[in-house]
Amino acid sequence: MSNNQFKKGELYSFITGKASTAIARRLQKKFNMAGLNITIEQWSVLYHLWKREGISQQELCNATFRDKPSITRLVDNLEKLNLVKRVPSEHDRRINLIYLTRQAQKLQEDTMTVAEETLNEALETVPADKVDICKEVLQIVYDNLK
Amino acid sequence: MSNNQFKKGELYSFITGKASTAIARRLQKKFNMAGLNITIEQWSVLYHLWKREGISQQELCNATFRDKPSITRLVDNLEKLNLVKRVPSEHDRRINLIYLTRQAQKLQEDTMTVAEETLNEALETVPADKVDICKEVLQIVYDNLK
DNA sequence: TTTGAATAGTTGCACAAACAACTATATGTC
DNA sequence: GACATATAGTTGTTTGTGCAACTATTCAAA
Repeated sequence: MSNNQFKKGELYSFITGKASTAIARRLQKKFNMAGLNITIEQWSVLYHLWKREGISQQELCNATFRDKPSITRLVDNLEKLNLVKRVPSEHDRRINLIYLTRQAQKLQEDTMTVAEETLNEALETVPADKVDICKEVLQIVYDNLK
Repeated sequence: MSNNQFKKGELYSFITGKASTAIARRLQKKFNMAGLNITIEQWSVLYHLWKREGISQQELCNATFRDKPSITRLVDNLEKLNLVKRVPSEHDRRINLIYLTRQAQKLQEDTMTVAEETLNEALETVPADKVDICKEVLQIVYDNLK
């Protein structure tokens, strides 16, 4: 049985990710207004390093769904900003382990607060049970396609 | 009452748009495999021109949620690919009206089929009523932030 | 009718993504 | 140990995005 739930007119915003684009733009604006001088993409890398630092670039690729060149350049820029440091692994000289600087550690609390604020603004007036269903659907979509 | 539905661990994929990124990547791959040599972003512009051509770049900005420079360059590239044509408006010489070439008209059916296919793959196993709720939530998110 | 503000579009710059081609290191097999 | 293969990371190219600054045209008010 085909799952043909999308009439043509509705397909556009799903594919283009209108909602997540709007969230990202709002978050970026809030970062800028708060004087937090990082991009959303840089933040998304730091996000995983705050959970666990000293992981390899490849692990960052997996965590952030980005390819290796993207992570190379994000780490390049984060290094220029003095937020992370590449440390060659002792066991495997192919690997860089990525560590946070003290400056990056200080960013965590502020940026997380702004991120939560942004999501609360985004989800204002949406009942919690619908948010749950939405998250569930998006997770399935991701699993179906990955 | 705060709408604090997001625990920290869940905030990431919402902001980064994991699902819509996955959809866009899958669609791009399918375009490539079908020999349809356009990007998703170019397709999103053509999408609106197929609905109504002869609109201005500014109208394309509004329709696609992009800023003017982005549309300028997308139209540049679509013109290089011989898919659209800028025609200066007779009434207002500031305005370019964008028209489809015959080549672009031929692309419509194929790309729309692939797009619908992609969404059906993405939503396989998702019950229709949950998809509806998800769309509803994403629309509210967009409205809350725009 | 002139002047100032608004609008449409372009250009430059920094950042990011996707792909292909590349280097260096590690691993597994003969 | 030597060689093929896999893995980690880098670099180049094209495309797209967001912002600021710019040109050209239109419009409205004095």
